[in-house]
Amino acid sequence: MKDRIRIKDIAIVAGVSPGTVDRVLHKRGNVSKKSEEKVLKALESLDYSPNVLASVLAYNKEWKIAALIPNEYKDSFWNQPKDGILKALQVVKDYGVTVDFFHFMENNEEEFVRQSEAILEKTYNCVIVSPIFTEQSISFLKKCDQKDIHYVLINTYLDLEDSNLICYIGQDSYHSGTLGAKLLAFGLSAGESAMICHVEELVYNSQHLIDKERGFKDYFKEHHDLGINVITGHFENPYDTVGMYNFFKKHLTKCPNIKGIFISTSRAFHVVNALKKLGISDLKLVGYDLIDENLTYLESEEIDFLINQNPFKQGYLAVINIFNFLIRKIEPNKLQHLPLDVVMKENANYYTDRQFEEMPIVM
Amino acid sequence: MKDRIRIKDIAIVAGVSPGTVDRVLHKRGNVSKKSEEKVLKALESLDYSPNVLASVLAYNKEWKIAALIPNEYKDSFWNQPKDGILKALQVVKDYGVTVDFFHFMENNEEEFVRQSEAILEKTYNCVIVSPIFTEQSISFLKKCDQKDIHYVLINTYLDLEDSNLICYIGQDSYHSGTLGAKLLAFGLSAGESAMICHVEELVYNSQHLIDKERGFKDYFKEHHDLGINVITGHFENPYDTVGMYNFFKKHLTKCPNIKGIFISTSRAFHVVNALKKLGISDLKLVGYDLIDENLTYLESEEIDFLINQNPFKQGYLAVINIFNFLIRKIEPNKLQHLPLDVVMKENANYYTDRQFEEMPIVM
DNA sequence: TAAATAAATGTGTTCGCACACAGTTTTTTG
DNA sequence: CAAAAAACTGTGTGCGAACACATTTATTTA
Repeated sequence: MKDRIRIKDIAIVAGVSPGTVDRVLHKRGNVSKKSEEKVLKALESLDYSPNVLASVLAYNKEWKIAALIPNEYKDSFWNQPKDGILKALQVVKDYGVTVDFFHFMENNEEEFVRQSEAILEKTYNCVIVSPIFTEQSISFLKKCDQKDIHYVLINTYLDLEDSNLICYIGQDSYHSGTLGAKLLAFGLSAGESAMICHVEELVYNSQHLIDKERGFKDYFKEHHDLGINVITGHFENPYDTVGMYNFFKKHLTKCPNIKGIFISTSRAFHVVNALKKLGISDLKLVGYDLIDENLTYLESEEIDFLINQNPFKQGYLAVINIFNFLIRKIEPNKLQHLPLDVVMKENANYYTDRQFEEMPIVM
Repeated sequence: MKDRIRIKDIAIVAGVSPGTVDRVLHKRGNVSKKSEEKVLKALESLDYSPNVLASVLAYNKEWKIAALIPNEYKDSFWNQPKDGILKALQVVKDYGVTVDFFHFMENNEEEFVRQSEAILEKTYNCVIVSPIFTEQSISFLKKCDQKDIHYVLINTYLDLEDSNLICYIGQDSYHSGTLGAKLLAFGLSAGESAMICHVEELVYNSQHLIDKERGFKDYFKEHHDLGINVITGHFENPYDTVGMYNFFKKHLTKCPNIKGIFISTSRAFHVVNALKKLGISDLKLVGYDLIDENLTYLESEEIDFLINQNPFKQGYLAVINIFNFLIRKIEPNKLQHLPLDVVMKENANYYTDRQFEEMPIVM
C-alpha cells in the first residue's frame, strides 16, 4: 500500500499531469506523441498496477447480470448453481455487480423464449445461460451478440465460434464416464460384468449421456485385459417403480454376473430402491450428484461412489468469470471443466458443506 | 450500486450528520443517547452494509502478514502452500495486504526460532505458521498473543485455547485414513490382506501418521465382515532403496495374501520402485499427495489412488481467512479441514491444474 | 501577423468511507 | 450565574482513479 505506484507517481516521473497519464492508460487520445512517450517510458520503469478498488469506486457504474437458468423444482440440482451465483454476488456486490434471475421449467421451451425476450428488453451487461434448448439458445445468444451482451454458459455446452461467449463452465462428461468405469473396475474381478444404465426422461441432456457412455465403454475397451464385460441399459421413467423393478429383474436374471452398475444420471437412488425390492445388496454402485436421496444411500453404503459435478461452483464461477472479464479485464479460459470429485461416505461432508466455496474473488 | 444505502442516507433518515453515524457504526463514543438511538433505529429500517471498497480505500493502512513455513527444498510440497499464499495475495493486494516470507528447514529447530524472532522484531498484524516444532511454536505463539498478533496455523494442528488463533487449516488425518481404507477395501476380496505402511523419517509429523493409522484400522474393525486382515509396516528411510526392497520382500513373503498397500506419507513412489524390483505388479496402492513422482505412477496406473491434501489451498485459505478476519470482520471457523480429494489417473488433471483455485475472495 | 480553430494539458470534482478538527451545545465548577 | 470544562456534532479533507471542464499551447486560416 505504502510504496505502491499511483497515477500521480507516474505523472511526476513522466513530467506530465495525472490527467495525461490517465488518457494514455485508457487510450482516450488527445495526447501528444512526446507526452505519450514520456508516460510509456515511466510506466515501463515503474511497474504500475491500478488500484481496482479506487477504480471501481470512481467508475461508479452498475454491472448488470441476468441469469437464465431452470427453476429449482423437483430436485435440488438447480438450487445449487443459483446458490453459487448468490454467494459470488456477496463477494462482488461492492464492485457494483447485480444479478436478476429469469427462471424457466426444464421442459418448457416457450417459457425459455419468453424469459430470454424479457432479458433483451432490459439492458444487461452480461447473461448467465444454461442453454438447455439448443435452437432457442442459439437464437437468443445471437441477439446478445448483436446487442453487445456477453455471456457465460453453464452446465450444457454449446459450440459457438466468434461470439460474445466469455466462457463455458461445466462438466467433462466423457471423462466422468471414464472415471466411473475405473471406479467400478477397481471393485470388480475378471469375469464379472459392469452395467451402464441411463435413468432419465432424456428430455434435454442426452449429449451428456452419450458422452458418458462413450467414456465408460472406452475405458473397458482400453482395459480389456481386466476381463470385464459391459452391458448397457436404458430406463426412461424413474418414477415408474414397478417398471424399474421389472427392468432390473430381467437384466440381472439374464446376466447374473453383473456385479456393478454405473448410473449416468442423478437417479442412482431409484436404482437402489429397485434393487432393495429385489433383495440384492452385493452390487457395486456408482452414480452422479450429491442430491439428498443419493447422499442417504451413500451414507448407508448402498451407493459406493458419487461423482460430483460441482453445480454450486458452476454458478459461483460464472459470476466470478464475469467479474474478472468486465472489471479486472482478464480474459478467462473459454472452456472450464470443473473437477470430477469422487465422493464416498468418508469424504462426503467436505463436498456438501460450503465452507470452502465461500471465498474471495479474482484471478 | 444505485439504490444501495450509504452512510449519508442513514444520516438523513436519522436526522443527524454522517459523522455521527460513523461514530455509532464504529462505536467511537462521543454520541448522545438520543442521537445513537435515532441512528440505530434508522439502521434497523435500512439494511445497510458498508462499501468495503470505499472503506478500505479511506482507511489507507497496510495489513502486514508474515508467513513462517518450511523451505521448499527436496520435494515440491512446500512450494504449494507458498504458491497459494502468493495467489491469494494477488487478490487482496488492493486491500493493502502484504506478505513477507520467513523460511526454515524442516529439520532445523534453531532456524525456526531464529526466524520467529525476526518476525517479532518487526511489526506484523498477522502470521501464518506451520507449527512443525511443537514447543518452539507454542513459545512463539504465546509471544504473538502478548503482542496482539493474530495467527493462522496450517498443515500441523496445535491445541491452543483462548489465544489469538484465527483458525487452523489443514487435513483431517483420521478420516483420510478411513478414506484410504475404504478405497482399498473396495478393491480387495475376502481373505486378502491390506497393509498400512509408514515411509518417513518420522521427524515431525508423527501425530498425523498415528491418526491416519487409527482411521485406517478403525475402518476395518467396523467392517470386519469384509474379511480383510490388516498388517502394519514401518520403514524409516525412504532413500535406502536396498533396505526397502528387503523390507517388502520380507513382508510379502511372510504374507503373500497382501493385495493392497496404504502408504500414509507422500512416499508411495518409493514403494512402487521397490515393488517393481521385486517384480510385483498386482498390488493395489493408495498414497498421499500429488507430487510429481506420485503423479507419474498414477498416470501409469501403478498407483491406484492418491489422497490430495490440498496444500495449495492451505496457503490460499490462510490469506483469505486473515483477509476476512481483519478487513471483513468475519470470524472464521476455527477448525477448517480441507476436502480429502480422491485422485486417480482419470481426474488428476483437475487437481494439478490451478485454474479453479485462482479465484475471488470473501465469505 | 492576428484571429480562429484545433490539439494538448492541467485542475477540480466525484465515488463512499474514515478520521481529524472546528464548532456547538451541555454540564460542571468556582 | 459566568467561566471553564466536557460532551457532543457537523464539516472538511484524503484515499486512488475516472472523467468533465477549464486553461494553455500549437496549428491553421484570413
